[in-house]
Parts: sequence; structure tokens; C-alpha cells
Amino acid sequence: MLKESCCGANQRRVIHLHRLMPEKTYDHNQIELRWYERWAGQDLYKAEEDSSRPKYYVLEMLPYPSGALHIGHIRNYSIGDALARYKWMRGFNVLHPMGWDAFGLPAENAAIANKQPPCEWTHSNIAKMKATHRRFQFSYDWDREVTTCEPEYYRWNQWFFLKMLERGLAYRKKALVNWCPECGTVLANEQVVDGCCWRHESTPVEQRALEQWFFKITQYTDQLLHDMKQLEGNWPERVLTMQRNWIGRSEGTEADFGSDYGPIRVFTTRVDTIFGATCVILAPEHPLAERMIDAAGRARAKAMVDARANKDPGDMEKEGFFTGKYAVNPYNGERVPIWIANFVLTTYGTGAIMAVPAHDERDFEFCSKYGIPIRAVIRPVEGRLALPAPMKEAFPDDGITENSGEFSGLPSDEARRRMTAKAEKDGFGKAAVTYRIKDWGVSRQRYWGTPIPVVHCANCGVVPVPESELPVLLPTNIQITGRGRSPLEDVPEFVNATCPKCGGPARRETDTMDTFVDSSWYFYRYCDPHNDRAPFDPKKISYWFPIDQYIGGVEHAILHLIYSRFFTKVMRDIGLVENDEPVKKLFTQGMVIAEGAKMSKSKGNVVGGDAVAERYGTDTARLFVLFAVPPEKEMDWIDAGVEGIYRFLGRVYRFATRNVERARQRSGNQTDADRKILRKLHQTIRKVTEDFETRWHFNTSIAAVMELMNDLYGEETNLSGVVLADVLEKLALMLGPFAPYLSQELWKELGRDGPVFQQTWPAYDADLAKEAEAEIVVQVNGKLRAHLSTPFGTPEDVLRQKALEHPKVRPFVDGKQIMKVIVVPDKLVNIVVR
RNA sequence: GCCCGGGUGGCGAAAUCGGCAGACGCAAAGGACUUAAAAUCCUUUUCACCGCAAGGUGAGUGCGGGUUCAAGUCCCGCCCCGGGCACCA
Repeated sequence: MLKESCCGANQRRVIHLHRLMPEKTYDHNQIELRWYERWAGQDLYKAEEDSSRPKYYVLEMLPYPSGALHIGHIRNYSIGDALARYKWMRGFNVLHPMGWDAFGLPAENAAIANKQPPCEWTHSNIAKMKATHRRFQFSYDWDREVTTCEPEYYRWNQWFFLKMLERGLAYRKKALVNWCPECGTVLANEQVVDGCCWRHESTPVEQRALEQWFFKITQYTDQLLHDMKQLEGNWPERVLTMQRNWIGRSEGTEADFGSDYGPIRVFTTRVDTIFGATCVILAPEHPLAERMIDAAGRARAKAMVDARANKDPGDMEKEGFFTGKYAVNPYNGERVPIWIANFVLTTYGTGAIMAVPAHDERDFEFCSKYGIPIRAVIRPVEGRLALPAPMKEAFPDDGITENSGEFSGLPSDEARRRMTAKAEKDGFGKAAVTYRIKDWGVSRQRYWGTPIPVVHCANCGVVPVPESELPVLLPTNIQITGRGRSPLEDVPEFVNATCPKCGGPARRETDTMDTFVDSSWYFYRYCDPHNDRAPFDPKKISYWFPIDQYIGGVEHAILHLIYSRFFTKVMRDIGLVENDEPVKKLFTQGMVIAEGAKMSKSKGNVVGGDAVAERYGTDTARLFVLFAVPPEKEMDWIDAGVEGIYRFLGRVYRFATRNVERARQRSGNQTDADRKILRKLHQTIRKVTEDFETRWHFNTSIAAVMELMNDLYGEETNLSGVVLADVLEKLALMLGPFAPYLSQELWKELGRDGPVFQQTWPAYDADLAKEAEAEIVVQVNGKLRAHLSTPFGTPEDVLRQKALEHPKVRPFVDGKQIMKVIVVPDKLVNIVVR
């Protein structure tokens, strides 16, 4: 077995150094191909429930099957795979699955571009990418593969939808969509470029209101916020902050301004400034607005809505107009004008605000522009009230109220409390909490997604498809033209349905689900992927969950992860799962850029996994993405750097193969070099183990192994066979999580059997790792002057004495007054002189 | 504007608890081997100055202050870069 792999051309003799020991050239292609074939079809990474071992669920975010794995994917999977293999070696029962986020818009675009059905396009992409996965030997249990566009999967999306509907968590309401009048179709946000259609660059996108489906995530807002406590410390602080901002909870007051059209309710966090309100402003979509203005006004309001949809709010000029009507401030009875303006959002608060230009920057900007009066009612705690005339900018800070009737002279927070209490007492308002987060719009007017399982019946209205009739299959014979509201509307055999309630003719819902629905629960399906009676067996979930480690890009910090948390809470309330949160620990890896530029297809600088594997092998590719920078940092792919790693693996391989014979014979006696190398070996094991257990800075782990290799080259001929055998064995094991092919090859060369990841992770011996003597740094006035080698535990006074006597120290000390000597045992002596 | 990260040699980086700044790798230079090259192996490589040399001296972690025997690391102020949020009332 050993000999058959080393053909003559591979061998040469290193005469000058190593006494005629044959070494082999590192031929990555041959090694990787051989093990690839050996392992094919062996189900090496199969996971099964086993209560006798601690479980470990490691998960990388499933990819969209775009056609090829690029180096960003490789980085993500190399981190997860190293961890999975390490955990196996530490005795854990590891679940490490993979799947495909296979629904989505690009498949439809591809269908339009090259007339290939989305299903076909998707499956051929999956096949290509899976081949790359296998080539890299990422340790997935492929029996558990989940492909979200398969009916076996998406029927459970539909099932969850029905559960949401039952619990009042799915509902319909009108919502605006982007509409291209040229295509006659709905556009996704990413298809809107500079306010115009991506395919018709001069056609402005309009806003149209359609009935659409929503999930009531707002019902869980407080839980989503509260349960973040369970995640603190285990999720990146940055992600939690982003989610908190996204939810955007703010406490304030709602109050009614009176008007001829009924009360106008406004929300404010600064009710303490309400005596400074000089107008009320409605969002252009506000229901009262329509009644207050004429046709010309309505046209202006509509134009505002369209313009706002496609512009970056940051560079939009504030605009508005006076309705001609007035509102009454409930606190002082003052009559103020009612305006309509583009910067007031209908989607936040009550869709109406009071404008207090003196104390709000936006209101200040708006009111200054239109000559609306500015009246200060808050003064700085130590300062005077601003005068209206020379006011150059708003004073938005808290302070002391003035000119506020009975509430004058109070600190802002006290004023807020008392004024809110008055609103509640007099019945014109109340304390209120508002959130930025909105209900999750799940409707997409698209073909390539999960059909929403309801029908519309003329007699019965919206009727859910019975569970027993799931899945509602997505038709496959379809022409994608990019025209019309949804491609599904052109498929009569899909649209024409029977009402499950009355048996009469009905129209099937043609909206499909947002693909975030697919990815909100796929990690549960991995635990029971072939179940055809339920989304999964709860018993399996309670064994594997929560996910111990989730690894993916920070770009999913908000949507995917918040939706996943929401789904878990709903599933828990249905009684399917026990955990509050799906993911115990989250790791967000940095982006990969190529030679200084963001990788993109249009730039043509995408570094493909296969190309790198071809040239250097997959072990080199994996090791390099882990070695270049710590995994959480952005990484620049530079070809030259890869060469260094390839050289390193070659060094390991050559060293091992030319010493394996000596190692097997365990010849020679203990030497000084042995002790030195053993120390280094155990220091290296300690370093690599600590990196796995704490920060995952694999760049330093790999650097440590390189140092060990450098030392081995220095002492090669001085080592005994016993120590060589020990070092080579542990080297192979330590490289296992990073370079599975090479480490397996070394393992075999050492005459050992079985996959490396099924071996036990080497333990380090703290005594062996300990340096023989302490290196003491001697400083004078903080400057390094000498080193001392002393036994560990040398008493302080001895260290002080030795330091003062050191010939390199004397010139800096002699003739000077010694003020102080600081001694840190086993570490440092600092002599302070004057 | 607000909230996070970050700024260290020619480059990627290391220094994990306030204790030798630059581990490891890339690039570069020199040497060995070779007819030659590649590959490989060995050496040098923060900057400035002194020295024939061994070696020595000084400066140095974005900038300015501070705390400390001692600061890349802690504190205050500023500059720059990256990311997220951004009319959220």
C-alpha cells in the first residue's frame, strides 16, 4: 500500500542532508484524488442520535445555488468544517449538514435570459456546487441535504403558513409594491435602479397598492427583544445591536389634536416640547389628508409617495404644502395649521406629527423653509431660553420647560411624565410604545417560490387549502416572460381551483412566499429530513437543538436571523420545539475580496473554489483562507500568499515521508534535541487547542504549527525515532481539521488506519510544554538592557541582585541613584534610576 | 448625523491579563546545490545613526495630551478608514 503510491518519478534522494532517506514530492492531485475515491460512497460523516455522547450541532448558512462556490463560500465552510472535525476528535456526536436555498429571483432571470426553466437551471447549479463541496471533502451528512425548492420541503412552508393563518399570525392587507408600467409587472426592490426599472432605465417605477400576505412578527417584538439576553456573550454584540436598532423600540406619548375632521393623533417622544408645536404635519398617505384636500392636492400627495419610494431618504429635500385646515393643541387650545409633507412616514407611529421646530432638527429645517413660526419652550439646564429671531438651529436636548403653562419650570423627563398623565386623565392621549419593525410582508408576485396555500372563492372569500391536500405544487411547464403581474396567473390549470369549503369554482392564490420563509426553519428539517408526515419529529429536535454554532456572513445579521428567531418562537408556541432560541452561538465571518476589490461577476474577479483546488489542491485553499487573517476579519485574496501555504504543506509532507522509516523503527536514544522538540510540540498542541476553544484565530494556530515545522527542520538529524514517531503522529492529528487529505495521507504513511477525524485529539502535557528556565527581562527606566536565564520560582531578591550585577546593566546604573527596583517573578526586573 | 469595528514594517498579520513590539507568512536580497534554471535548503530583512567587525546608541504601533516603574494595550481630545443605521418624530 505504501509503495504503490510512490512511483519512481516521485522519489529522489537527499544526499547532502539526510543519509539516503527517500522523500516524496508533494503531489496534491494524486493524494486528494486517491482519498476522494476511497471515501466516495462511505457516508463517513453520517450523524445519528446517540444519547451516550454529547451532541454538537454545527451549521453554516446554506448557499443560494448561483452556479459555483467562490472563495467566500470556501472560507465559510472551511471554518465550520475545521470546527466539526475538531469536535468529532473531542468525542462529540456532531451534526454537520448542508442544503440549498434554492428558490429565488435569479433563477427566473436566468430563465428569461436563456430560456432554461428555473427548476432545471437550479438543479444543474446545485449539481456543480455539490461536486465542489465533495471535492473539498467538507464533512457533511449528505443524507440530510435539504433543497428548499423541492415539494418535500416547501409543503412544510405551506403547512407553517396554515398554522400561522390558524393562529391569526398570517393576514392580508394592502401594501405598496414597485410597479414598472413598461413591463406591466411587480419589481423586487433590487430590480429598482435609481428609481427606474432595471430593464427599462428611463421608466420611473410607480407605487401600487396590492392586497398582500403578512406574518405578524410584531406580536413577538417584546419577546424578540427580551430573549436577546439569552444570546448576549454568544452572539456578536454588533449583531445584537443591529437587531435592537431594527426593532427600534421607543417610548413616548400619543395625543389627539382636535380638527373639523375628527381628532388627529400624533406620536411623540418629546411631549415636553408640545407647547412649542407650531403646526401638525400628516404623511401624504394619511387617511385624513385625502378628505382635507382637493384633487390637485391629492395629485401632489401621490407624486410625493411615488418619488419617495425610490429615493435615498438622505438626499431628499423636505417638501410640503398647507392644507388650509387647522388643528387644536390639546394642552393649550392653540390653533395651528395642518400641513402635508414628504418626510412624515405613514409607516411609523400614527402617520402624523406635531412639528416643534425649536427643538427638532427636521422640524426646524422644514418650518424655516416655509416660514412657519419657531417658538422655544425648553432652555438648557444652565442657560437661557433661545430667542425666536436669531435661532440658528434647533435645540434638541433635554432641559427645563418654559412658556408651557402649568408645566413650566420642570426638567424634561418630569414634564413628560406629568404631561402624559394629564393626557390620560383628560382622555386625549396616553403613554405609547412604538416600534420601527413592521409586520413581515411574505407575498411575492413571482413564480419561483412556495405557492401560498389558499384559494379565493366568490362565496366563501379566502379559504385555506386543507392540510391533507398539501403540497400545492408549483407547475413546472411555464413560460417566464417577465411580463404580467405574476407568471402563475398565466397557468389556468394552476389558477382554476375548487373551493374546499363550498365546492364551487375558486381562484388559487398566485403570490408565492418570500424565500426568507424557507431559510427561517431549514435547520430544523436537517434533524429529520425525510419525514413525510410532519416537518420533523419533535423528539429529534430536542436531541439536536439548539444549534451549538452557526457560522455565516454578517449580511444576514438582521433579516434572516430575526425571522428565524420569530419562527422558532411560533413553533415553540405551537408545541413543536422546546427552545426559545434556535442558535446558541453565532459567528460572523468577514467578507472575502479579491486583490483589493469586492468580488463580483461584472468585474470578472470572482475567485472560484475549483480553480484554486485545481492549482494548489483543496487542503492549500482551506489552509490559506484560515491562515491569512482571523476569520471574523475581511480578507483580501492574494495569489502570492497561497504559494506560501502550498510550500508549507510540501515541507510537512517531505519531512514526514523522509523520516517515516526512522519513526517506525523508533530507533536512537533520547537527545537534547528530543527534549527541545517535545517541548515545542506540546506548546503547539496547547496553542492550537486553545485557539479552537476560545477565539478561533486559526491564523495563529497554523503559525504555531509552522514554527514547529521550522524547529523540526533545524533538529531533523538529531531526533530519536521515538520522538519522531510521536511528533509526526500528533502533527497529522493537529492538521486534521485544516487539511483533511494531507493529514490522512500522513496518517497512512505512519502505518495507521481509520479516518483522522475519528481519532482522539492529542492532549498536551503542561510539564513537557514548560520552558526549562525563565527568561527574565531586565530594564533600566523601562528600557530593555539585558536578559537573565533563571530557574522558575527564583526569589525576588536573587533576581534583583543578578540584574544589578549584570555587565550590560552596570553602565546604566553605576554612578546613578537607584530609586526603586520592580521585580515581577519569572518575568521582569525594572530598575528605576535618577 | 448616530451606533459599532479598526489604524502596528514594502504587504497580510502577531503580541490572549499593563511587562522583550513585529511571531508566522508573502515580497525582496544574499548564499548552498545545479552546466544552467526551476524546485529545495540556509541566511538577512522596522527605521536612523556610530563601528572594519563582533556589536552599540537612539527613535518607533494614526496625531496630541495624560495615568504608570512600565502603554500597541488603560483614560481624555482629535484625524483617517471600513461597516451598519439614517427623515423612525
